[in-house]
Amino acid sequence: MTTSQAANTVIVLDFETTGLSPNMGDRAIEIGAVKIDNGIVVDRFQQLMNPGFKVSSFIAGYTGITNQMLQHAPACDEVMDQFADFIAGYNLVAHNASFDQRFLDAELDSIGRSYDGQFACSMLIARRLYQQAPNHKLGSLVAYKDIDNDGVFHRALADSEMTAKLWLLMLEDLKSDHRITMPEFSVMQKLSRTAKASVTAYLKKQAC
DNA sequence: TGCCAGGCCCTCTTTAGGGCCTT
Repeated sequence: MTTSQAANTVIVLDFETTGLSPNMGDRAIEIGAVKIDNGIVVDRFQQLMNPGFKVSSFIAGYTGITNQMLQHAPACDEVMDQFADFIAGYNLVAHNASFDQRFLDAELDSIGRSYDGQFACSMLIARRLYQQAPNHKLGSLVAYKDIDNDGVFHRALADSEMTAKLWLLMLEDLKSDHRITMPEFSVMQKLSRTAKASVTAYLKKQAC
């Protein structure tokens, strides 16, 4: 992998977990990710993982991932070691990225691995671009933008696939308004970090 | 059995509070 390849490539990822907080003992139970290179999905990663304890009925109902499905899945450490290799050198995207970043950090810390990419958040960008959307949940944005999907939600690969489609659509919408110039990830990362009050001025500056 | 977090962002704000979003 060259530096230019990494600059044009992002990994869109999504975790399914036992709860909301790794600080409260929650663990990842599934990771899904797609690799986008210049607007094309070139690779995928999906793996269930055994957290070492039973998931609640709420999580099983929410995700469809049951304790039976996890019983013979490899341990988190093994899966996350493979995933660290998958994301090495690439920038990262997730919907509500602060959530996925917390679990990625916690799971990689536990095995002494790390990553060198930076995160951008598709939810924060969507809040800027699609202010008329009913809300900015991933499923709502998929419906609002009429994004093709197979009806599967709250599974890691399905959600990462839909987030990837949303990401590419937002890039196209920005390009069609002549609001962005390359490098795309840097612009999107700034949009997902810049306070709303300054976004309008930023976009106008991009359009000039 | 039931509950837990945290970052972003808006507003009836900034010495704060609460909704959104993720599982």
